[in-house]
Parts: sequence; structure tokens; C-alpha cells
Amino acid sequence: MNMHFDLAQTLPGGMPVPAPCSDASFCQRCEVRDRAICATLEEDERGALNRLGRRVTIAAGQTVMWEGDDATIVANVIDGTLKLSASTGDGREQIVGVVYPSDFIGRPFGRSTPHSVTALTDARLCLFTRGAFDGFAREHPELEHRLLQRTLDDLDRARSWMLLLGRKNAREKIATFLLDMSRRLAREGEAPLDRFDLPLSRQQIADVLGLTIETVSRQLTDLKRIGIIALPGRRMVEIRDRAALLDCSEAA
Amino acid sequence: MNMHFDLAQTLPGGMPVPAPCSDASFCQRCEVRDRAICATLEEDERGALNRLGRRVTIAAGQTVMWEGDDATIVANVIDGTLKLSASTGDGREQIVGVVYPSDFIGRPFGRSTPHSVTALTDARLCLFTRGAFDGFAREHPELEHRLLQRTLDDLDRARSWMLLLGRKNAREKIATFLLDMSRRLAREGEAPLDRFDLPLSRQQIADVLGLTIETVSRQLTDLKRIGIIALPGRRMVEIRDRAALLDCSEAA
DNA sequence: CGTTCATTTGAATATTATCAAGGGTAGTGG
DNA sequence: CCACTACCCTTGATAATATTCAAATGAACG
Repeated sequence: MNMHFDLAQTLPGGMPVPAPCSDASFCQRCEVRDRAICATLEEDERGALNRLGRRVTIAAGQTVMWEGDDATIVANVIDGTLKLSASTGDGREQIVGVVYPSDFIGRPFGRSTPHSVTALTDARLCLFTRGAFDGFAREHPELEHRLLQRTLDDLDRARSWMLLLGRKNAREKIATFLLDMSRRLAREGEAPLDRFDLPLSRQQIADVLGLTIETVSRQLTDLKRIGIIALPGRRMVEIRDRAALLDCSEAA
Repeated sequence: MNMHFDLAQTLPGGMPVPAPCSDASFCQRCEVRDRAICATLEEDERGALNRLGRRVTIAAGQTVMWEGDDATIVANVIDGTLKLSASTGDGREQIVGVVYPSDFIGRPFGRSTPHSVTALTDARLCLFTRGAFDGFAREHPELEHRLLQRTLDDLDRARSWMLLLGRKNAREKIATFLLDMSRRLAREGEAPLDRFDLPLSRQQIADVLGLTIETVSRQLTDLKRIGIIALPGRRMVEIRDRAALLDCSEAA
């Protein structure tokens, strides 16, 4: 059961597609209005962009875009966590990014989507068709500038992750990952968390770090054994000795 | 012996800094004028940008920017090949990008440079101070758009390299690397080369692929032994069986 | 012709992956 | 409320792959 946009765009997985939100109050009530790329738009311009977008709800596990597909949609993440992933012909997977509320997903100004986008939790998106978004962006340099800033940040992050993938050992990878999570899950500008719920399963952590699930499990157990972290629940992590964990991460 | 700009900007390594090229003909004769980000600017705007830039020559091995430094300069690559690299505290290095003529380097709109930039060959740059470039870019949406496109492409490339670093074995890494080189060294839009000179030493190849120099050497020797490639010289590679090499690369 | 540096090759070792069970937990239905 | 079942995670033993250490080869340069 696929539903179709009136714009002849299709979303995989048969998720409910609400009517266009012609009501400008959508943006005024938007949870990420101060952080998403549309934050710098004037009130009336934001209204115009809003009329191009659609609020969409995604169930955990649903894939929004497939690697290699024509790039037909882009979106702001309003709520939830999603993964960006690439995979080899024989099914090995690498998670190349994890996105959170206010992040932007999809590939504007290009032909095909270079990686899959899959919801890790239930998620809500503010979805645009490529044609509509690209056109609007070209006419609004302020929006493109925000998008550029975000893309530059993403690139920095991707490249620093390349150092992890290419040159760090399992222990260092896990330590770096935990510290990164503790920072990213904290509220904007606040101190990193010492206790948090991982949004990822062990397998997904392995896919982020280029390891196997067994190695992830063993490394976490080891860090627990030596008292650097505690694991109060399947997905709960507590950093008990941040300095020691930083030592393990061996970052530059 | 460091030389200083009159704009109080410093370039490491004591490379010669020519006077500003107030002569607009610099751009008209520029080798990369049709491909660099300035390509879409109007003639007079390009002249204005030109007056902000300086032609700089870099010797092979020189580092133009250091990881973690304040981001004070950006540049177009006019000629030569440079590497972008990150490293761990104990000196392991990962090359996170290789740039060629017409590429853009540096981190606009940000505080610090996330990775080092080092010349692999002698190189010529069209160099701008951050303040001057950022200001000009903000006033020229067309330029920012080109920069956005380039950054999006770089991000795609970085992420597909993450799949290689995290999930491919040595054989696959080497095969993917050779195919990538044969494509990137071909002229824009032309068929991939079957024979080319590597711009990288064995150690640098290792740093790109997250391997050791010995593993790179062994894999190349093996590929030669089974007749998929030939190695006519230290740095020369000939692809003798592209289909087989593609098989080895196991890309999605 | 000798020196130097990059590369290749070899042998031993280390790290991580793979294969194979075994435990825990949550959710389901009796 | 208590099995039962799935699924995820952990643990153990073994194997594969790449690294490390060491030495030899070879090309480039003065």
C-alpha cells in the first residue's frame, strides 16, 4: 500500500502522508524552528516554505530513502533519530551518520541519494520534494547559507570519523563513540551527559564503528570490568571515569 | 623565516608570497577558471574576488594548514595535488581527502581547521584570507551555491570512503582505490585511465586506506601476480583486467 | 660507485572476525 | 501469574587477517 503525493512523489513503506500544511501556524509551533535550517527565514518566507512541505510520521525501522535511488525528497528531522547507511554488495553495512531533531536529510542539488536513510526510532519529518525545495533554496540565499554551514559541519564530522575507522583499534573506537554520544545527546550548549540511553543496538554500534557485534560487546564488558563505565541496562550507559575514557579514546 | 601578509595573515613554512594580483587578467588566464567555484561569477565580480586573492606557490611536502589551527585562510587549487589529513595523538595518520586542481580547500564559516592540508606535489594556490572570502561569499549567493555543491559532493565521497574504511578488507580497499584513482585522474567527463602515475607513495596509499605500508605492498604484488594489474614503475599502475579489479573491489 | 630512501619480502605476533553456545529480558498467551 | 518464545546480548574457542619486527632488494642521486 503505497500512498502518492499529488506531486507524483512516492514514499516507501506506506506511511501515512498528511495533507499539505497550508496553515502557517505549523512552523510557529515547530519544535525545531530555532535550530533547523529554516530558522533564519523571515516569517512570511517560512510560511512559503511551509506550504511546500508535509509533516510525515515514520515508524522505527522504516527506510525513507534507499542508497542509489533518485534523490526525490529532502526533509528536516522534527523528532526521532535516523541512521544514514551504505552497504557492500554482499550486505556488510556501514552507518555513515546518525541524525537527530533539527538535522537535515536528503541530497539537494544532485541526482541520486548516496546512502540509505532509516528511522531508528519513530520519527517525524518535515518533508519536501526535491524540485520544490531546490527551487525555493536557490531563491533564498539565507537558507542556502544555513545549509552550507550544516554541510560543512557534517563533512568535518565525517572526516573525523574516517580517522576513527581507519586508524583506531576497537577499544579506542568504543571509547570515542561513548564520548561522542554523551556530547551529542546533551542539550545544545550544555555539559556532556554522564548517563544516557543509547539510541542504537549493539549491532548498530558495530555498524557505526566498523566492528562486529561481538567485539562491541566484549569491549563494553571490559570497560565495565575495569570500572570506567557502568551498564545499568541493556541500552543504558553511565560514564564513571570520563578522564580514563578519554585516555582510551586516544584522540588527537 | 615566516613571511607575513600585509593583512596580518601568516603562512607556515616560509613560502614566497607574491603581491596581490590587482591585475584582473590573472583570472582571465587562470587554468581552472571554468571549473573552480568562481567559474559562475560575472567578469567584474571575478575581478573583485581576484583583488582579494593571492597566487601562492607551495613546495611538495609543505603543510599549508594545520589540524586544529584557527581557520584563517581558504584557497582554490590551481595546480598540484594536496592531501587532507587527520592524526591521533600518538602519530597515526589518516588521509581524509586528496584534492586536485580546481578544488577548494580550507574551512570557510568556521572557527578552526579540522584537518591538515599538505602538498603532495609542488602546487599553486589562489589564496584568500577568511575574512575577505567569507564576506565576499555572503554577498554572492552564486558563489555560495557552487561551494555548497562542492561540499555536498565532498561529503558524499567522504561517506562512501567510510564504507571502505569500516567494512572492506585489504584486497577490496586496494582495488577500490585503484579504480577510484583511474577515474579521478582522467580528464573531466572522459573514460577512466588504464595506465597512470600514482600521485601517492606507498605510505600515503596506506594512510588513505587505513592499512600499513607492508599490506599495501603485498596486495599490489598479489594483484600483479594474478595478472589483474601491472606495475611498470614504482609509481606507475596499469589496469590489465578492469572487470576483475571491479570484482575485487566488491562495491555496492 | 656508494649512499640513501622507498619498497618488497619473510616470519612471528596480535587483533579482530567467525563460529557456536549460552544467558537474559520483554512480550505473549495460556 | 507463569511458562514460552523471540530476540538481543554475552561469552568462549578457534581461525583469519592485518600488523609488527626484521631484513633484503632496488631505484635515484650525488
